[in-house]
Amino acid sequence: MRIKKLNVGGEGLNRFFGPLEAKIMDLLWSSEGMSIKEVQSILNQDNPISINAVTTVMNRLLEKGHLSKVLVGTGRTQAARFSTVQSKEQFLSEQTKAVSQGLIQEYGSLVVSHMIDALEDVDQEMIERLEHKLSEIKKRNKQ
Amino acid sequence: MRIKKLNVGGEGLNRFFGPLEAKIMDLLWSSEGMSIKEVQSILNQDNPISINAVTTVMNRLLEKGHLSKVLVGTGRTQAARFSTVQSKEQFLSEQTKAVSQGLIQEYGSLVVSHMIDALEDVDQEMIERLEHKLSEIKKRNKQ
DNA sequence: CTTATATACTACACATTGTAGTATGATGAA
DNA sequence: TTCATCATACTACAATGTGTAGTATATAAG
Repeated sequence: MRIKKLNVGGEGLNRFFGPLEAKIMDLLWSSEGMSIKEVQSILNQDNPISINAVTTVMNRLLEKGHLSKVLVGTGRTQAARFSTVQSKEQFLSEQTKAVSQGLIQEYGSLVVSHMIDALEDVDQEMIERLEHKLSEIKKRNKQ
Repeated sequence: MRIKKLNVGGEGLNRFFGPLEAKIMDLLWSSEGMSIKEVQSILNQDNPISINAVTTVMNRLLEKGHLSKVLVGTGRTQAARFSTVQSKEQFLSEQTKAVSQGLIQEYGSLVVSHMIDALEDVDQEMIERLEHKLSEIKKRNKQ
């Protein structure tokens, strides 16, 4: 359930998935489970996409552990419901944690200084947590 | 000169390059320029590696703009010197900036909170810069 | 029993990276 | 002068990840 590669220039889920994978994950995160056909129907409204392309990519997401599947019925009435395994929030939290902690552990001050430059839009609660953390660190450093 | 994909689980330069690319970049960052043969000779001490493998990968790093080349002599006395285009510090700064700013802009508080959890080992100067930045932000928020 | 439908399996295209075979071009020895 | 040698380049192929599509399978409906 860990992404191996981060698309540095990507936007949103495209940081963590290929473009089709990202669209599919986003659809499934905004529903209670969908069949392959349902996913394809929705995607097809934007750009023509074959049912086979959707099937393959959804099965790959299943193999990688991002989706789960429950079979309902058989044969032509079969309508397997694919669902996400994690909430989008959990997923993003795990992935961003893996990336940001990796960078800070390895590049510490360098990454912090980049963070500082980007800190403008962080909310008040985060600022207070940062201050609290800083005072803890200062206290420890004085000892 | 921007890396497209970040290897999330990688260590050091392996975050930004393939394993052979990383070894080559690191060699060239610790020298004033080397020929293909010199690079191959050093790498070959650890693991057997063909001169052709090294040549191809060095030329790819050249195409991508990570290395530059100066021809010296011709024919069998030719010994093109490959050098890095940026210092290792510049490179790491650019790459980590691209990654951390991208994440903070998109996931703001979430990423900051992960970073707070990893903040232990940051040096005193960074802590003071962080505090200064925080007080600026608080001032602005009060207006 | 034939057909239509949902899904799976297989295959291929493209990009990235590691690897190696062959080609090129010039020098220096015969 | 010719040819072997050396540094390098060009080409090609394997493995992986992702997008796409053709064909196969299983079964319900008629």
